[in-house]
Amino acid sequence: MAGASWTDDTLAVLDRAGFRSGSARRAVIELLGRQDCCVTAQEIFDGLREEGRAVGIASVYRVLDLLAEKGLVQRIDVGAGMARFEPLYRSGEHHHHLVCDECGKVEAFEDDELERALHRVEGRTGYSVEGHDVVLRGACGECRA
Amino acid sequence: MAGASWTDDTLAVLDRAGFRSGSARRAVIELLGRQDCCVTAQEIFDGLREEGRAVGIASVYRVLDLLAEKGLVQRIDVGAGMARFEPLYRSGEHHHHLVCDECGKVEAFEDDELERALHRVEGRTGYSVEGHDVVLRGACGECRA
DNA sequence: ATACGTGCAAAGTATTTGCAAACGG
DNA sequence: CCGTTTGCAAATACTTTGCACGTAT
Repeated sequence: MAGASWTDDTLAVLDRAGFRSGSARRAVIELLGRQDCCVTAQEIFDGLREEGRAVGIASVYRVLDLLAEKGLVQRIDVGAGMARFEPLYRSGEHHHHLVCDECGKVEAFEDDELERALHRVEGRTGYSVEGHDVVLRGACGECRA
Repeated sequence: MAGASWTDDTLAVLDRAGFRSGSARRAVIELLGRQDCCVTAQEIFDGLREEGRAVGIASVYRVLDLLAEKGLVQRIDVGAGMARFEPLYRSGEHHHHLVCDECGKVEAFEDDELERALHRVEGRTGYSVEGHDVVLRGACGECRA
């Protein structure tokens, strides 16, 4: 599974960069590697606690901060007042997000044509663009009713 | 100018919806109507203070909240830990944002092809999509050097 | 042994809310 | 007048930081 390779890759990158391996960091990275979509710091904290691998919330934030700085996770803001994070795959594959304004649900979607359009725009900006986020907001199938 | 019409339109919409016209709300709406791009609540607060039309920060947030709920402003998150707001024009014209990770500068850009790609994706989501945000992140011309 | 990693509690931000006074219709 | 709007200060929510202790190398 892709998650396992991201986990291993991430641990290897940090090891090579001279970081020691502590239990909190390892637990957060392993949990992140099992996610299909973005999660909040609180969800990681709660998830680890349920597994009996409790770590301090400060460590969760510290690990996320480190991973974001190394380009290993992407910080995503869907406008709910709290940041979300997800693994960033080196293969370049990635998705965008669909947020339900009513129930707060967040889902992922992919679209090659959208990626191409984004890529074309990025070339004309005068910026050295490192990444992009797209968020579609609306009412999900259930909340429309 | 487009700003003036947004201001008038906004005041008229609220009036029709039965809201009374107080000085704080009017000041915030007038300042927003003069913006070219997104601003933070703090920038609105400071801007009004400089003009000698000081309003409480709580009122700024209350007005922004009301306008966002009525679909008159768009809340934008460029990932700096604070929300940004800009007028939402009924004509449908709108732009997206380019953020410099180094200096924090935020600029606007438009692209019809991107809009078309977004529109096409929106049709396939199963959501009733009400809006979208696109944020490109990178280093601006000056910070690249 | 030594420096890095971790947890707790305290501090910091951005934003929201309670409440009494000011104000518009 | 009466109910909305406003400003202040207190409360909240999320995130960051300081510091003492634990742990990997």
